[in-house]
Amino acid sequence: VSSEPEPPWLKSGPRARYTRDEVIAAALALIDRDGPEGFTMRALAGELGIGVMTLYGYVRSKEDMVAAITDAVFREVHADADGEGTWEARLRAGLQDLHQLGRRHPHLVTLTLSQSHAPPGLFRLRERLLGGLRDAGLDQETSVRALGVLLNYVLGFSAAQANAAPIESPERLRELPPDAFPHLVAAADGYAEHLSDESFEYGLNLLLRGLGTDARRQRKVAR
Amino acid sequence: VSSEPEPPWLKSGPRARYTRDEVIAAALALIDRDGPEGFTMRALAGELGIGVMTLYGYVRSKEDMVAAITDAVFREVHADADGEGTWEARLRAGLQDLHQLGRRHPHLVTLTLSQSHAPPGLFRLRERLLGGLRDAGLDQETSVRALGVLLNYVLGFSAAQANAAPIESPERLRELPPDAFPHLVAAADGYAEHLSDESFEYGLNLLLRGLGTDARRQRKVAR
DNA sequence: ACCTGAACACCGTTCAAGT
DNA sequence: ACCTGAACACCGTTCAAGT
Repeated sequence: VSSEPEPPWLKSGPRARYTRDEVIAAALALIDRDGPEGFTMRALAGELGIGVMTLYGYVRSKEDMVAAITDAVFREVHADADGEGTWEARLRAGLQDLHQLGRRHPHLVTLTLSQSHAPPGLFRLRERLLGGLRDAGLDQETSVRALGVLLNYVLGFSAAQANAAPIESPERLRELPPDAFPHLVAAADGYAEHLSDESFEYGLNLLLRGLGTDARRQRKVAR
Repeated sequence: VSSEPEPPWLKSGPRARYTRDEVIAAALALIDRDGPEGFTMRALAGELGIGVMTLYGYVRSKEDMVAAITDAVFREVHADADGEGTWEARLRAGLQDLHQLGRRHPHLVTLTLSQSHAPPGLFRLRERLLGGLRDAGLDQETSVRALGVLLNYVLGFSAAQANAAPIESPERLRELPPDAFPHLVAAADGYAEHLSDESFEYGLNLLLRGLGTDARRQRKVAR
């Protein structure tokens, strides 16, 4: 209505503005670099060259930010390639992808496991896995259970790998009294293997093999 | 040498003194009741009726205290009963015990998974599990891998159960677009099952069954 | 010797002010 | 409109003082 001069801040020039995605990406980089204890609203603001409170224009709270980060990461999981391969190959591919994601962002897995809300970014993977299980011939209840088993196995193993102390294994095990801990002492040298990627694969194979057996059995009954 | 009068504070009467174990027990109770975010040095001191700084007479740091708590809890795991039962029954008993412990102290599992040093309290269980796997006939490398698989499965599943949002499942799943998420929408009603104790048992059965098969195979080769 | 308040260096976040 | 410093209510922990 009035032709008052516009307030001067409307043409305030190119401030350091970011998109929400850029802020989330910077936050993820900070977590990857400095870990959970280094991930601070103040540190992130410093990294971006903005005031701390500016972050609250992109995000309601720190908890909200962590949720956004985990969601963004899990959305990366390669969950397509629907038709090709056996159901077992498809399940394995999806779960290996999730595991690799955990290895690439180890600190994030830890944060995820202490969150109460499962990230929606995992829904695509969940759908795909559930589809694979149903295709295999498992009934719905068994499929849902198997889905929980598989996801929790992968996330649990990834979390354990993420937080494994670098040194840990041989020294402490060899100091144990050999008569009370004969097997651990004997296995001390190769004990770090229990958190290796090969161990992860071994467990995954056990699970998939067992699911295959159950699926065959259920198909026979249904026939 | 000298018979000076003793300083008065030597007979200062019954102050509120605790043993280290009592402090640890109180800390565990606080975590169980109020969760990780309620577990504060100040809160614990208040609960015990002592000054905050008095806690640092029992413990070097809060991290040290958390380590002591998890260690005390995991030491509870029923890891004896060596000889009796098949190797499979013994493995199952030990792992179910660990799972139950996680269910009883859900907040603690979360804290444990974000610790870098595996609690020494788990050594007894590790020894027992490793012994069971060797008895089954698995070679040492496979046994170590299987140990990692089993422990990480149990801890991972327990952590997931501990942090599962109370409501979560059916509503959010039913809101998904049915053409992109047909299986999840169809399974919405029973979806909470994926974190049930029955799912845990199912996964445990899959793993133990697979280990049994591998053990039989390795025994045959060794013969 | 054992306990502890004050103080310090951090947090996340509210609130009002700056442009 | 968008940004932000000051301030608040918390942390864990150091340090010196209390008995």
